[in-house]
Amino acid sequence: MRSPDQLTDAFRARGLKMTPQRQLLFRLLHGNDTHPTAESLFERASHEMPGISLRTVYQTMNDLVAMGEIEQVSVGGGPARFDPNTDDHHHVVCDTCGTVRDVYVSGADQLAIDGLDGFDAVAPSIVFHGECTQCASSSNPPHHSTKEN
Amino acid sequence: MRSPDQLTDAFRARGLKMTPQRQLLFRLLHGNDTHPTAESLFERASHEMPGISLRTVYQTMNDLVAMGEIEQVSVGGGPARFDPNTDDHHHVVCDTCGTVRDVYVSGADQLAIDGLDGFDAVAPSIVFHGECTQCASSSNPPHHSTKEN
DNA sequence: TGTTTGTCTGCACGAGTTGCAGATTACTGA
DNA sequence: TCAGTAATCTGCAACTCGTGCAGACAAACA
Repeated sequence: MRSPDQLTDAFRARGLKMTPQRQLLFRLLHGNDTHPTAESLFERASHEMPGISLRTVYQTMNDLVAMGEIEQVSVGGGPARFDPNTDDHHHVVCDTCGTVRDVYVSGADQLAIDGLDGFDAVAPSIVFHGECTQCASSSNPPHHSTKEN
Repeated sequence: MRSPDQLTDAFRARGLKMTPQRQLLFRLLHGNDTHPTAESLFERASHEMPGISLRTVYQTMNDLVAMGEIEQVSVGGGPARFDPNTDDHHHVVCDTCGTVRDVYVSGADQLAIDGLDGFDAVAPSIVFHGECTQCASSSNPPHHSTKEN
């Protein structure tokens, strides 16, 4: 994702207006590697700007996704997550607490794949499912806290 | 997934009862490679057994997933899909019509992966996103029909 | 500063799924 | 075969996540 200033220009170039709500969300996303949900962004945004609407968060995320500035990540169930990292990368998920982290995979284009006949323009999206060491080390059943932004 | 008869035994062995609803759903799933949703199974089931409840379909799918007899597939958004194929495999999705097909990938264990530190027992789940040739060949915008069971 | 047009908010709604309670039915043992 | 027990089914309400809509509001621009 580009910097908040660059995004401001990009929005204006598209005929979109710049608002304090959008500026705030740009800042909350920039350099954010926690793969936040709309809800968690809304909580952090509400802290700085009481009264901001969850609807606005969804709206702005949709705009950013449409512009290719962020990616929407689905890791199977639960709310969508947003990722300002638009590099070619993949994700690992802790199935216990929900933490998502970026993963870089090389050699994926050399996989031997059987079953893609009849499909065009195919891009793989890889999600590694496991348990983070924090959850693994806590013997008591973890409280399924979402370790996100 | 095992045969309906074997599943009947497996359910009884767990203290679960065998009902006509479950038998029907076992039959609808057996050998079914269309990755049906609960809703689509419900429709087909209703045809043979009017009055069956969607709630029962969800319940039975959850039981089968918990027993490891079928897998729940998430391809990003939309309703969950159920896959009686429990082989080590992955999926390709047509992002236009929603069709899901099984894909077999070899060499996935030889990928160079950076970012898995701090995670245990990690298993990759690969979803290939693309467009099926049927959708690609129809120039008119396709009607987003769910080509499922 | 006024006008235009996009944006924000709040609410209702929709899809997908689960919780719950009461009626029903499968199993078990006599 | 029959009654008792416990699981199951059904219908509905509720819940989560996300979107549509309308009116108030605010950014951009002349």
